[in-house]
Amino acid sequence: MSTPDFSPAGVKPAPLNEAAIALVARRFAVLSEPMRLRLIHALFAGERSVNELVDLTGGTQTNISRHLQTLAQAGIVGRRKEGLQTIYAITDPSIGQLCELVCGCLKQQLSSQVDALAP
Amino acid sequence: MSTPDFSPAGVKPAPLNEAAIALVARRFAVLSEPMRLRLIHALFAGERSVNELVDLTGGTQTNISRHLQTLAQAGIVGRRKEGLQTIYAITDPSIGQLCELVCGCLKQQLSSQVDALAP
DNA sequence: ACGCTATATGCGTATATGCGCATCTAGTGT
DNA sequence: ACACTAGATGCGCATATACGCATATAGCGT
Repeated sequence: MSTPDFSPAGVKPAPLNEAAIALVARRFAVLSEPMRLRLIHALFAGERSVNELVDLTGGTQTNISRHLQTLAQAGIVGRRKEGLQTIYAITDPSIGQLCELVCGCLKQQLSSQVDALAP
Repeated sequence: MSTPDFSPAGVKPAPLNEAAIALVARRFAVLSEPMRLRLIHALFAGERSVNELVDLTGGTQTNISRHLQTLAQAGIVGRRKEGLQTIYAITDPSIGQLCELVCGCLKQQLSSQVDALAP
């Protein structure tokens, strides 16, 4: 019984080395900030400049810019200079599925908690 | 242009309120620790006692116990007392899909980086 | 009751990271 | 050249959290 495999029903993922774990953890960490999720959400409606994102999310320019750096480094968004502006856009299409998946299972967990409270 | 919707191709998720954002962020945060990912990975092979998980992951008892608390509070794992031992098991089946999804897109990103280095 | 084992937890420390202020850089128009 | 705007970044602060040590709790056997 040495190093068991991921997935509940024989889906055969990678053999779980340290590097892979670190990468996955990092990816989740990038998605674990509310402001970054707001940015991702805003960008799903289409590409946006930094200033537009500042307005849409209500954050400060500094903060938004830094979060966008983080998202870009993670390969989740891409940037394009256009004159004075920097336009950001989602580049990783799987992000949508990720959020869907999480939202779905959260909804399910919450509703079963509701059921537990009102049986 | 007020509060755009998630998902790139009309998948209609929740309207993105603050509470939802916080919950999703929290879920990702729970998954952003390498040791917790190792625990999840180990648990996919079947339920395990704390001591077994300590052996499998190489962590300390204190640390493993605390991470298991975190995972349990997040509803990702469940626990069952069996005599002296506490047996933990995955309860959220979507976790597997999540990790698959992340691994998949990371693999893709990495391979395109490889292509960029060796065109 | 006593000791042993398995887990959980209070406390302190080290590190990471989000945030804002001020400032820097770069492109644009006068 | 100068001023203006959009964005990025150095620095410092505040907070969160992972980790370990020691200890508490709880079930089991003698």
